[in-house]
Amino acid sequence: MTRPVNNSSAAREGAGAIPHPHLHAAPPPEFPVSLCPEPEDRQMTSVGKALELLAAFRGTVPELGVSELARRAGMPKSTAFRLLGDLERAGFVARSGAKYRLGLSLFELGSRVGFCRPNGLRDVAIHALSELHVHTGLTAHLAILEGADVVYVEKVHAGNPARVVTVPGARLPASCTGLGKAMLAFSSVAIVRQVVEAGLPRRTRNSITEPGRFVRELRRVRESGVAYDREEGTLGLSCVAAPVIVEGRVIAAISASGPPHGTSWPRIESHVRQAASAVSKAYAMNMSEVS
Amino acid sequence: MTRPVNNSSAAREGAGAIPHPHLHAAPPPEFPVSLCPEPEDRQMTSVGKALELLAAFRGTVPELGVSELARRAGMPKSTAFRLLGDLERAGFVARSGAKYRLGLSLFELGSRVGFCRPNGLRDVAIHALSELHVHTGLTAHLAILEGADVVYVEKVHAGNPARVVTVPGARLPASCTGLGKAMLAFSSVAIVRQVVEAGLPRRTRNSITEPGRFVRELRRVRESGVAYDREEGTLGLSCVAAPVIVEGRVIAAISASGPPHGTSWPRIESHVRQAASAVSKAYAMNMSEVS
DNA sequence: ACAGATATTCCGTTATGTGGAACGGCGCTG
DNA sequence: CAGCGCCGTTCCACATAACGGAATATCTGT
Repeated sequence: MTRPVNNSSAAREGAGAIPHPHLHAAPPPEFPVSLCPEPEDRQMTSVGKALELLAAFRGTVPELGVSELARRAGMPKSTAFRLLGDLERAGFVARSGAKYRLGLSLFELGSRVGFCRPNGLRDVAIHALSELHVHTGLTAHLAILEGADVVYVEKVHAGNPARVVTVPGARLPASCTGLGKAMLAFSSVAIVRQVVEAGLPRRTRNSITEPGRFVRELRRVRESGVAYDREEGTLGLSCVAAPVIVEGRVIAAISASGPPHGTSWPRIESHVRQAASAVSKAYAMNMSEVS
Repeated sequence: MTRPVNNSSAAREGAGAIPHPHLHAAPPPEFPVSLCPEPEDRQMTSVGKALELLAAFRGTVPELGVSELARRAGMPKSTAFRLLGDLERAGFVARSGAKYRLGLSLFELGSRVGFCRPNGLRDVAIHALSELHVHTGLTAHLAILEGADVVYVEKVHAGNPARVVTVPGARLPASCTGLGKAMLAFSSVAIVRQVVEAGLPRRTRNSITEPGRFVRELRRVRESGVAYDREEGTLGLSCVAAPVIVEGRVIAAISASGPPHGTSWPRIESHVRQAASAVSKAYAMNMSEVS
C-alpha cells in the first residue's frame, strides 16, 4: 500500500532553481509537496490522483512527459496516461506531441476565484498598481495571505530586466516579504502565532528568523503603517508594502520593489500608502468578498 | 443511461445576464456547455465528472451548494458531494459552511499556463498595457485567440465605473471584438474559414454577421494594421486593436476600449500600434512559447 | 545496430466509485 | 405549529470502471 518513492529526476529539479516555499520545516528539500497537507496514508481516489498530476506541473519546467509526470505524482505510468487523457479531454492539460502542459481551461477557471472576478480585488486594484508603477518606475505587487505564505495576485512592472521573478500565482513565505509583514502586522495574534510556530524560514542572510525580533518588527510595522523588506527575501531586492484594510480586516497588501540603494524610499513609501488606501476605498464600495 | 436533463435553476441563470459566448450556432441558449465539445455519449469517468463540477462554476454566481452543482453538472447529489470532497482536499474548491467556491489551487495552477509564466506573454505585456492605459485613460486589454473565441489574458483599466465587464479569463466571440478581428486578419485562411463556418454570432446591431462583409473587413484590417470595433460587441463601447506578431505568427492582440464618441481614435490608434509592437519586440527577445 | 529511454495498448482482477434511499435540519407557508 | 419542500450529509449493496503489471511500439542518441 505504501507508495513507491521513485523521485529520481523530481529531486533533481527540486535541488536547483528557486526552492519551493512550502518546505518550511521539512527536512528533505524535496519536490513540490503533495496536494494534501497531512501525509497520513489516505487512500488515493481517482480524482485525487488526477489533481496530483496537475500539481506536478509546479516547478520550473512547463512541459512534461507521461513518465516524468507519473514519477512526480507517484503513480504507475499507465494510470498517469489514462488520467492525463481525461484531463486533456476537459482542456485542463494540452499536449504538443508527447509533451503535456497546463491547459487553457485551468486559466479560465483560475481566473474566476473570488478575488479575480469582475469588481473583485484584482479588478479594483489594477489601476492603482499601474499608477504606482508609472509614478515610481518600480515593480508593483498585489498579494494575499494564505496560511504562512503570501500568494501574488497581480504585478505591474517594467518588463525587460526581469529582476523580480515573482509572477501572479507564485507563493513566498510571508515572513520574508514586505507584503507578508504588512498583512501579518494587522492580522489577529492567532494567525501570527501560527506563522511563527510554523517556523520562520531563511531565504537570505537578512531574513528575520528569530521569533522575538519578528514580533517586534510586526509591532513597528503596525505603528508606521508600512512594512519594509530589506533584502530579506532576495538579495539585491527591497520593497515597501502597505496593507489593504477594509472594515477592519486585512484582505491584501500592495508593494513596490526595487534595488535597495539608489531608490528614494521615503517618496516611494507615500505612493504605496496612497495606492493601498485607494484600493481599500474602491474595494469597500463594491462589497464583494475575498478568498 | 441518458443523463437526466434537470436544468431548472441552471436555465434560469443562463437566461439572464451576459449570454455565454459558446452558444454560437446552438439553438437552445442553455447553461455553460459541458467541457467535452462533442456531446457524443462518452461514458463519464470519475475525474471527468469532477472537472465538470468545476466547470459548473462558470456563470455569474461565485458560490454554489451541492444540490445546485449536482444539477448543473448533471449527476446525483451524493456523487457530487463525494467529488467535491476530493476537490476540496486538493484546494481546488473551498467552502464557507455549505457553499462551495473555486479554490486557490486553481488560481495558482491557472497562473502557470504557458502565457502566464515568468517572461511569458503576460509578464512581457503588462508594462505596455499599463502605459497604454495611462497614456489614453482607456481600458487596455491583452487577449489570445482560441478557436472562434477570444480569451482575455490581462486588463488594465480605470476601475471605478466598470463599463467594461470583461476580466482576464473571459471569452468572447472573436468576430465581435477588435482583438479578434486583429488576430484573425493575420491568421491563416484555414483558421478564418473555421470561424466563419462556425457562424458569426450577433451581439449588437453592429455585429458583423455576414461572411462576405466579415472577410472584407479582415482585408481592411490587414491593410491598415489595426482593427476597429464599433460597438460590435457591446453597445456604448468601441475599441482599436493591433496584433502582436512574432516571427510572422500572431500570438495575441492588444486593444484600448472606450466610449465611441468623444474619444480621439486616431491618437489612440497610434498608442495601440506602439504598444503592440513593443510587446512583439520584447516577446521575441525571450523566445518562450505561447499556448 | 544497439541500449535505454520513452509513449501506448492490453487485460484479468478487484478495489472503487456509484447512486438510490434514508436521515436530520432549516426556512418557508398555510 | 404542523406540514411541506429543499437542503446537506451519511449509508450501503452492487457492479462498474479504475487499476497497474507486463507486453509492445516508438524514439533518441551513440
